[in-house]
Amino acid sequence: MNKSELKVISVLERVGGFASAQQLHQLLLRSGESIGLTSVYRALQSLLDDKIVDQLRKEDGEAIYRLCGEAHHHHLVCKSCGSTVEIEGSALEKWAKAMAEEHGYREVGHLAEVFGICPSC
Amino acid sequence: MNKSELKVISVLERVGGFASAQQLHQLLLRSGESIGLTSVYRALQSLLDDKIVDQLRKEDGEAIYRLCGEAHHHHLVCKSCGSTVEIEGSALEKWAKAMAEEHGYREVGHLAEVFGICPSC
DNA sequence: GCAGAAATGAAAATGATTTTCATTTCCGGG
DNA sequence: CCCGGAAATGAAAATCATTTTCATTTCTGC
Repeated sequence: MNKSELKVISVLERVGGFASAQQLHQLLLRSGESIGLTSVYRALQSLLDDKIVDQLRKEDGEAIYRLCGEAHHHHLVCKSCGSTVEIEGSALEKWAKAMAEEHGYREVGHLAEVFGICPSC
Repeated sequence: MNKSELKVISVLERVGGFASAQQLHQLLLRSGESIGLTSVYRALQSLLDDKIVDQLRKEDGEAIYRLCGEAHHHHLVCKSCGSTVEIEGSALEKWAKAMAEEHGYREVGHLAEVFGICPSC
């Protein structure tokens, strides 16, 4: 575990949900850390191999990451400024469970994020 | 519906499952059709807008497509064998829309996948 | 047959991600 | 401390799918 990985983990903790490599890099720079984009990618790849982060793809194919084992919740993410709001997901939980049961799936989990443009953008 | 779209539909029918834009282009060329890669992408984009094809992302972020005349839906993915089942998502759509509206978000989209282990695994 | 619209595709641009490579930092043994 | 090699770092170049640009060709309705 090297410096870059620690920095990436700490910013992921701060974010508390999904973020792309580029977003994480920006956030690190903005909070005063000195780190190259290359190192962010390398750290994410390594954390992925170690099963410390989860990777998903947005609809446009960009990869987004989050810490494994984050408390389960969902976000409403602004496509423009990146601000996030935690949202209530019990309806979603029920839906996911119902769909899985209907098809005989076991050990069910799910991932969901809602994207949009926030009122201030 | 133009020529390129017809060609792309016909090769998708032949394939009978998922294929990437690059693969579809190669297949069309190999089967004697004359078509540019640009047109394959354009046709796929247009078919996607018309909900005639369904787009997914491989783990490396490359887009793959297949014919699918159904409405917007989500997938139930087997964590073990990777097989996917399309699931009905109207409950999810409603949830996403409600959450976004509640917070004043515009131009809403969402991302959702349900994971589990399928009956045959 | 003809003008304007739509379609086409080659080449350039884009944007995320990866690779290369030279430099810097770390670390253990002398 | 000091030295040398190993690991880490990051800037710049390379990669690769996808999109855009733009000039050319094909349709269409009149």
